[in-house]
Amino acid sequence: MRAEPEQARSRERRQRILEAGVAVFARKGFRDTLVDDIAAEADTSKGGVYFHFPNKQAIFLALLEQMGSLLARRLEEAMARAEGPRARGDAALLTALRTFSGHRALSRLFFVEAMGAGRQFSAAMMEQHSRFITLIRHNLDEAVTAGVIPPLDTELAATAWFGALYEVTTRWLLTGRPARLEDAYPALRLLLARSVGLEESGDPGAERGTTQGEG
Amino acid sequence: MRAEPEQARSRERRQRILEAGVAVFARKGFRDTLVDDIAAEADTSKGGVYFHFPNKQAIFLALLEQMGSLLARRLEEAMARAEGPRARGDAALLTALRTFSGHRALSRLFFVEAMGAGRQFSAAMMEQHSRFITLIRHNLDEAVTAGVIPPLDTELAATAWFGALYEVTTRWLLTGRPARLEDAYPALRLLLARSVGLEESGDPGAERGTTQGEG
Amino acid sequence: MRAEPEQARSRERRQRILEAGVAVFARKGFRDTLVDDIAAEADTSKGGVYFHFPNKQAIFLALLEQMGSLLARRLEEAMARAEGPRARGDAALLTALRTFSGHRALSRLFFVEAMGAGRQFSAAMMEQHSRFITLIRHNLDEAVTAGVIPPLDTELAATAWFGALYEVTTRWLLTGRPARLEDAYPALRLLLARSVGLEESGDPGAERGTTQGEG
Amino acid sequence: MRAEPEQARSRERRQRILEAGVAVFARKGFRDTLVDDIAAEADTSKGGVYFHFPNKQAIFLALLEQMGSLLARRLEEAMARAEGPRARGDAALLTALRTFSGHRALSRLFFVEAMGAGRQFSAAMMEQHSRFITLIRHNLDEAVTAGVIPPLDTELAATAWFGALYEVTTRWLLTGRPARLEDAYPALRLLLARSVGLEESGDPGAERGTTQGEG
DNA sequence: GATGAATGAGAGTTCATTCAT
DNA sequence: AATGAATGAACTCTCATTCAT
Repeated sequence: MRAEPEQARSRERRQRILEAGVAVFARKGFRDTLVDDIAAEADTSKGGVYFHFPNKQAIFLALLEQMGSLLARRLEEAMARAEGPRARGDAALLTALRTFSGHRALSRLFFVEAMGAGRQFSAAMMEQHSRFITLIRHNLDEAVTAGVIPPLDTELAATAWFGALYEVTTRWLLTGRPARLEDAYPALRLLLARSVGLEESGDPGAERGTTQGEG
Repeated sequence: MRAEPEQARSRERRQRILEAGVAVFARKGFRDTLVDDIAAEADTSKGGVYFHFPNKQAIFLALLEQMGSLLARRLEEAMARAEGPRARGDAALLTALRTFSGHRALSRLFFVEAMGAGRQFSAAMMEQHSRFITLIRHNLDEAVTAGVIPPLDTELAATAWFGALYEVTTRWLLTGRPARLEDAYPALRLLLARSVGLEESGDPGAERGTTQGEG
Repeated sequence: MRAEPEQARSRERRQRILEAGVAVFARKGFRDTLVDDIAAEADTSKGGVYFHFPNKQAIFLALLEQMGSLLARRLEEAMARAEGPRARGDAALLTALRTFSGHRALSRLFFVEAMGAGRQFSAAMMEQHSRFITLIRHNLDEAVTAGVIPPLDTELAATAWFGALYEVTTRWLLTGRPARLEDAYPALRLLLARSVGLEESGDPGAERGTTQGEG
Repeated sequence: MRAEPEQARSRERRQRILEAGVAVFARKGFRDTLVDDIAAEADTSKGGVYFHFPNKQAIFLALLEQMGSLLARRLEEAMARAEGPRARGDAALLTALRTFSGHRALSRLFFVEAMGAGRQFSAAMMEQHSRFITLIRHNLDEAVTAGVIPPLDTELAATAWFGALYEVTTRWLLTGRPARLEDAYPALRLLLARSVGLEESGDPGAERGTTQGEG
């Protein structure tokens, strides 16, 4: 009997706690966030939180994973719609910027809080970084194979690209510049493209989110 | 009238505490480090630590500042020896990689622990980042003025460069790759140079630490 | 819906902590009392104490207030039963002596510990003193109005009366003399009465702990 | 050789520390006063303080004793100049009020800080109280013997008198009323006199500090 | 499922006292 | 005599986690 609705309610509550987690962690940081804060923000009690998560860390980790998955999903979608390594790269960059821009609090966890929240998170974060660095690398490898760009140390390049994106996003989060993160797209695109030996080409309108062949 | 030696002893002890701080913070992270740990590592007592520093945070901040100053000093020296924007850039990059490489523990604080150690440190860290981003930017501005590279958004480029360097260094710290951080120099140099529109030129051997303009 | 019992249990525990507070504060004094001592005496944990009170001081203050209220309540009752300023004064004095006598530990806080427990308590204590000085003063004012005693500086008289009572009680607490505080009643009554120009009269027997004027 | 001047300098320094003690203890209370505070106020160092006093408590105790002795000396002088128990009593009361009034900070220690500064001081304070209560009692005994006042429980009366004086002085210290403590003299004198059965008499001018026969 | 009272192992910080110089 | 660096025992308060109801 009504097992389904029960489960649904449970999932709902769990989600509410996660959302509360984003809000509070982004506001106070991991260490300064009390489980009570999360409980209050989620309109439940401390015990309620512990029913859904084994501990505070698990909430944070779930959030990191959530952000990672969200980004990965969007990137896949965007890249699937694009043709050719260059268009895929453009699409990915723009999608990433837009995703961070649209989830500022979650991004803050991902970029600012995660790293130093404790020894335990370094590993989890490096995994997330690796996930995207690998994605970038694969695309670069394809581009090399396709002859679009000259051969190069794609692991290093991917790492550097990710770092560039990371720092630009962190700056935006902490200093508010540029006002809209997406505004960094054209210059960043040019920078990254050139760095791997790609000559300029007409830019695929950032406004439409579409991309087109690399010419 | 032996006020001097007294002061010297005091400064010495202060320094010993700072060195202990690097070691312990790098090993355990900021939050997991007990003041007692630092005291033990410095062969003194908790009270001794508190005689020289008002609190744990102050030790960390002093270390951050120390790392920033060390790096700044080295960069200035290296850049002063080089001629032309390109050579200066090469010298700076190599010097940075070598400095991090030679102060792994201190770098760990700077790169890994600092950011998430608490809201209070974000500001201090952003200041350090800004310090070097500004340095990079000035050099890029000069390069543009000198006509060495085409005009571009130097603020964004500087941020991206710093980010690239940051991520590469963080990877090295956390994964141990590349084995020697300096090994990343040639590929990173090429990447960064290209990104701002600089064409290749013979690389000044990293081993000799010399560089020269491309004419 | 058994919110009530929950609350009852909570209130009960709170009360147990207060009672433990009286015992330990009286035994060790405010500063020398550890929150752990109170917790142990109340058969709970340090955290338990902090769940019910924000800090050690709050426990002490609650106790002071409790003592003040207890005394005020008893005085009101006793005075309501008496007729005429003189009888009310007698009743109040006797009630006060008996209350202190019957709550030795609590009185110790009130008389001995409170004042020097810290700058923060001086204010709270002066308020309690004022409370009773005002009570005395009102009664004296009434007595003057009723023509029972000649006009006089009732504020000073009330202060002096309170002081006399205070010192007598403190002596009893610290030296154990007189053996029963109530034994001081007849002499103290006579002293205070005369001090404001009241001629002796037969004593209304304190429940018949009786005494009578020497006249 | 110059042993004398050495000793003089030492005594001087000791005195400076005591004066610093009065100032700081009165300002912050015993527990909240740091030995460093006293050292700073006395323009010396922590070690300097410990050269002259074995510990913090000893400074406080010395101060208490100093106040007690000062008061005792003055009372003796004033009482020696007066003739008859009544005049002696008047002289003593006025002298006490004037002494407290003229040494407000020291009085604060004596009246406010001493009692609750810790279990250790209760004894010392009770001794000081006893000293004066005994003095009062002797005078009352003489007055009884001389037939000036009717027989009464002089121990209790002395205690009550002291308490009255204590509370009046404490009020003045903490609330600033009356503006000049000496202003309480006439009313207090009348009150105390009457309390032991003394009929009014012309008041000995408080202004001259002299007193005259009891009439 | 939910609640919130209870737990208790710390953690940072303070400061009287000591002592080498 | 004096200094001020060093010591280390205490102490208050915190908070993730548990658990009876």
